[in-house]
Amino acid sequence: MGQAARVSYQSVKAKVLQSIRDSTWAPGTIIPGEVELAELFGCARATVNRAMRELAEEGILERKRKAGTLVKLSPTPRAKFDIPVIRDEIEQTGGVYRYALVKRVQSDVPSWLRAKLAMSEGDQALHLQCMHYHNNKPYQFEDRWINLEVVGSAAQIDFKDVGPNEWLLSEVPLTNAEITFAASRATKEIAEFLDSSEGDALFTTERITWIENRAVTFARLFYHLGYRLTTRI
Amino acid sequence: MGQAARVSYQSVKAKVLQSIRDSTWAPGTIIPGEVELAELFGCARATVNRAMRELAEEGILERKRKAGTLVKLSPTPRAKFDIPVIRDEIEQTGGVYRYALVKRVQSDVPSWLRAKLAMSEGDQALHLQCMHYHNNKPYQFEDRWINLEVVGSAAQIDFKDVGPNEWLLSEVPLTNAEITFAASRATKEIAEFLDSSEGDALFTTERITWIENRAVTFARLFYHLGYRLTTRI
DNA sequence: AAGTGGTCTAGACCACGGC
DNA sequence: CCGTGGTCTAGACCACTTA
Repeated sequence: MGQAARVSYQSVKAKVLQSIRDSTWAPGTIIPGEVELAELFGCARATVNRAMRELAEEGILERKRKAGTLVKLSPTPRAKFDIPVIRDEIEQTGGVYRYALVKRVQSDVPSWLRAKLAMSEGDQALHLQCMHYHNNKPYQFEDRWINLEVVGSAAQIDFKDVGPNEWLLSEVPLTNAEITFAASRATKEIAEFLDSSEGDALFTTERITWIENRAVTFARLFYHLGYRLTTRI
Repeated sequence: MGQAARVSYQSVKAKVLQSIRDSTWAPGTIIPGEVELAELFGCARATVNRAMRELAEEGILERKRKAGTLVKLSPTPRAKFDIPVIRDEIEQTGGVYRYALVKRVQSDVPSWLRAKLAMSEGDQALHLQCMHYHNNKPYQFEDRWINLEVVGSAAQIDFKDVGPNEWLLSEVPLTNAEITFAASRATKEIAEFLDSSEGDALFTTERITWIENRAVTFARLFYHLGYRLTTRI
């Protein structure tokens, strides 16, 4: 056939977005079904399907079987953040990364952590504190607990040269995680490590990592004063 | 045919993940091509393709034409946050939402904002300050500027009943945005609005919204003390 | 019960990018 | 050059949901 430049799912997405913008399909509208759209755009249903599936994933559309596809009333911005390994984050900007171990203590798991990680009384945990530097300026203070009942091999590592996050990544790949963003005031100790002042507002993240329903580690990361996390959507 | 329960892309994903977990395909490994995998799993190439495409999107794999598909060395956790309209965020948890306008002033755009939003000298802007309450407790203080050169109709709205974010969503749908997360210390004024103390560490987000390369609005959102943003990946 | 999205297949052509 | 992923098609069956 003449092969009139086959219709791509990208162009279908664009056309649908355009129709929403120019109010052909206002928010709340139920738009035509896939078969009809395929005919309208002159492409296969699979092509329409991929376009619509992605738009739904992006929070623009809402799809239900039988009911059809509708334009969301308040399209939910969906921010995506890549949470890179800190070494990569620094080296990708051309900076020099340096790591230092501050503290390393093995002990019974404290009760507050026992609850958080679903551990049992008497279970062993490894408590680490580390500093990460960017061009020799303080970048992040890391306060981490590792569940030795799950990754007992950590007890044999001194963590003097390699950070616990990097080590864990290679040891226990493909974990699930719960990430929390918050703000906290610098304690005197943390302020000293971060060349900051006691009481400064620090951007803070917490992360609990699981492998198949077993908690691997809990980390609190305190960023240097003025750190900002930015993304485009 | 016997229809031996067709192989789903979900199961292909699961099998690939399993092979990574048990080190059949260690990080850094180049895994077999799509045709070979399709044969291995007993399904069509399109099925393998969808599975692999999603795994790549999730940051587990890295794909390149000709080179093939490899298991990432440090799988990048990719956190996704839904940034809902604040009313929805509160009402979905069963809370009662209340909005109040604090300030509304139209003026020339200040120079710091002119640079940020790529506006011109003498352009008009609308400066709004608002409070959002959850069960009548302070939830968020909003400090927003609207570019009247782009959405001039905002000049006619009093924003006494409907918040600027909700109004903008209906007026200018499908915008792009740049979102920033940070921590900041409460000023005396903001602390009073949020029932907090001067100097408290507040979780803060900033957002610049664009429509086709024209800045629509800039907002700084200060959350009440103790607010945390959490997600699972 | 029936309509709509969800998915799978088999085959084809395309385009990027190592070699 | 040519292998690998990227995409499109036409057709089919399935499964969830609402009427």
